[in-house]
Parts: sequence; structure tokens; C-alpha cells
Amino acid sequence: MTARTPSETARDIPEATVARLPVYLRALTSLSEAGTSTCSSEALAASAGVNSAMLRKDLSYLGSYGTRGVGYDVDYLRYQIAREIGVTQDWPVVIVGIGNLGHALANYSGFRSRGFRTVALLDADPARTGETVAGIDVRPFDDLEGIVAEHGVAIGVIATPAPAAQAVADRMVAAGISSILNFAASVLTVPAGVDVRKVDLSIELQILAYHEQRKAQDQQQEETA
Amino acid sequence: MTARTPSETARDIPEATVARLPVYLRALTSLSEAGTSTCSSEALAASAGVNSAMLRKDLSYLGSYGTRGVGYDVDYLRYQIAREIGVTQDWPVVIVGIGNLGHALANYSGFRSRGFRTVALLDADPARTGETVAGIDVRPFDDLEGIVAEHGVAIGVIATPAPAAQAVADRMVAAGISSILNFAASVLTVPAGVDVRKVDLSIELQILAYHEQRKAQDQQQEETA
DNA sequence: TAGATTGTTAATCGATTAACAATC
DNA sequence: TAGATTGTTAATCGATTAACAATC
Repeated sequence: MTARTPSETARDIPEATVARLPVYLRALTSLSEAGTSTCSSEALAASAGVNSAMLRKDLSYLGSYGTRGVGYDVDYLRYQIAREIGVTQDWPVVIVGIGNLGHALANYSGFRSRGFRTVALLDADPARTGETVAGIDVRPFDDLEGIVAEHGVAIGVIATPAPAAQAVADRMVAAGISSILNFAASVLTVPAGVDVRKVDLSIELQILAYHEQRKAQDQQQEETA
Repeated sequence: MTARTPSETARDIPEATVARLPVYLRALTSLSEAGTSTCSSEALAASAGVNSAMLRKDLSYLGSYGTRGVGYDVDYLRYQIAREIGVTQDWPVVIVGIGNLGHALANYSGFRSRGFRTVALLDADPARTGETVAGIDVRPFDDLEGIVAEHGVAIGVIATPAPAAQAVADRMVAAGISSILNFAASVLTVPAGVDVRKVDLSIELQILAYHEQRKAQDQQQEETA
């Protein structure tokens, strides 16, 4: 909650837009790999799964990177978005909790190719430390502070069981981590200035179940009507 | 886009509220397991990580399940929310793509305990079929239609590499699945009436990276100021 | 009755969309 | 110049929040 100078405010991008920038980035990468050098907002929006007015509005927060009558230069726009997100260089990341999900995350190639480098895998269970996953040694959770300091880690991933997650988050924050991606099924409490994002698989399924149930109800109504 | 009768409209719940109901459900389950029989909107909101005005507004869409001056009966409210979401009985689910992530999903105990039952694991790679994961045999992808018909599967999970995802979604939809949880890094095109939710690990990290970069910039500004 | 807490209203805030002037 | 497409404005829509009357 620091006061911002006008020049800072100018760079403020709405949260909903921030969440879509990575989607545009991915769409531009596909277009670039397919050999497309220029695209319209209409084409890019289609490939990102949004409407073109929203895409143009979103891009307008970054600056004016298109050419009227022509469209956008794919590689140029791609670079501008990557720069805005901050993934033109790699972010070191630690993953804590190397169970089934931690294994999958460690092996996930999408991190590496999209601006993230897993510098350590940590687990509190001595039975797991010493194991090698995706070419990285699993180390004791107590190594956290040393690793964060050594690599300047700002982002941590929690893939532990729910009961352990808050304690892990507390240690992460104390060690200097200020962004956490939480896969554990628990609500984390963190100090102001620390960002937490939560990915919850069963919540996603429950949202689908709600809509699925509604569809079934609507169908029944139609039949009775 | 079916026209709705007034009685249907009355049951319409805003999308943002739907997304929070599973969070309340989980908080209520914790409270119940901890032996709490009654709680205020203030206490429940704290445990779900939202503000209490929003919680009460959300619950008001379901009905009037609290008692003024007293609060909510934990188990009663828990049941009402579960019923509204549609997880008072189990939903059969198929998972397609049994790589690292598919393994983790198959082993994820949170599905089972929260209203979902994995009835089949499918993979197109013959080298993987025959394997047993979490006590379930991995079967050929071509068994999809038979399994969907046999178990009345409405919800499918895609954990394949990105290039395969659209084809898998098409087959799922043709087989009768109308809700898809997509872990693949690609935008799916589906007919109206089919719901897709997307979980994208690297997008979540990129959103954190953006805010992390902003924090660093703000700090620099402070130092120069 | 006094204190507590819900359910709802109204105000505010933020996000989406359509439309179009600017301009290549 | 004519056609295409951006960047921006203004209108609409939906979500959040504060405040409080209703009521246990």
C-alpha cells in the first residue's frame, strides 16, 4: 500500500488484463512458430480465445504496438508482452513437497520454456531426500533459507499436503520469498506485500459439477414444458 | 441459451459466487471436523479467506440458512452448499493422458473425498496401457466412448500434451461429455453447451512474476526518491 | 429488553463490449 | 483515394463493499 507517483500509476494494469497477458504471449509464440509474422487483433483474439475488443483494450494498457490498417508484428508484440510480464529473463523457483504432484511439477517442461528455472526441490521427509527428480536432487526442507539466499529466489511453489502448507509458507516468507503458488488445499495467511495464487483441482471440478447439474435441471424443465 | 422461466431465473447464481461455494464448503468441512457446530459469517469468512459481507451476499443467493443473532449451523449449511453445487452424490470422471500430471491426478485423494470418482484412466500410448495407477488400469484411449456410455460420464479431464488436447476434447464431446477440465497448454474450441475450465501452471507463475517485477520496480523508485 | 448477527439495499468499483474516429 | 484495422471513448454489465433494518 505504498503511495504511487503519477509515473507509476501510468503503468498500472488491471488485474484481469494481467491474467490474460500470458495467454496472449502463448498465442503469439504459436503464431511465430507457425511462421506468421503479422496478425490482426481479430486473428490473435481468436487464437487466444477472447473477443477482439477486449484484446485491443488489454494491449492499450501496455502502449501502442500495432499499426492501423495492418495489425501487429508478431515477434515485436511477443517481446513487448514478455517484457511487461517480466519473463524476458528467468526466475529461479523452489518447489516444496515432492509427492505425486511435486514430481509432475518438477518434470513440467512448460516452466523452463516460459521464464522459470527450478533451482531446488525440497521435502521434509528424509525418505525422499537424496532421490533425483527431473535431474534435480531432492534436498531437506531445512535447506530452504540457504537456497533462497544463494539463488535470490522470489517465487515458491507449495505442493505439500494441506496441513503442512501454512508452516511452509511462513518459512518461505521469512526466508525472503514474496510470491507463492499454492497447490495445497488450504487457505494461506501471509503478510501484506506477499502474493499468493492458489490452484485447486477439486474446486475446478466442483465448479464444473455445478454447471453440469444446472444443465440436467434445465433439460428436465424442457421435457416437462 | 435456452429461454428461462421465472422459477429457473430465481436459481441463477453469479459466476463469481459459484466459484467461491467450493471454498466455503471446504471451510465448513474443516470447522465440522474440528467439532464446531455453529459459526458466524465473520468466522466462516475468515476461514475461507474472504470478507464477511461478500460471504453473506453469496449465501443469500442460495436461500436463508442462517439465524440472526446466532449465525449458521455448520453441518446444515455444509449440506445446503453441497446440494447446491451438486456434490451430494459422486460424479464419474475420466482422465485422459497418464503422464506425470495424469499420474498425480489419478492419485489425488481430494477428488474422491469431494464428490468425484475416477472411473477410467485412458492413454493413447500402447506402452502405457496395461499399467495400473492408483489401483486403476490404464486403458486405450479408444475405449472412451464405451466407458462414457457405461458409466454416464459427464466430466472429462485432459492431461495430455498440448498438441493432442483438441482432438481429445472433440472425441469427449462426441461421446457425450459436456464438461472438461483442461490441463493442457492449449485453447480448446467446443460447441455451445459444453463447459471448459482451464488450469495452466505456467500462466499462474507468470502472473506472480508480473507482480514480483512490479514490487522490484516500486522498491527502486523508493530508493531513488 | 439488550446484544448479536443475518439478509438486503444502495453505492462503488472494476471489467467487458460496441462503436467509431484516427490513421495506416 | 479506398479499404482495413487500431486505439479509445462511452455505455453496459457484473462484482464487491459498507451500512443498516430486520430479527433472533
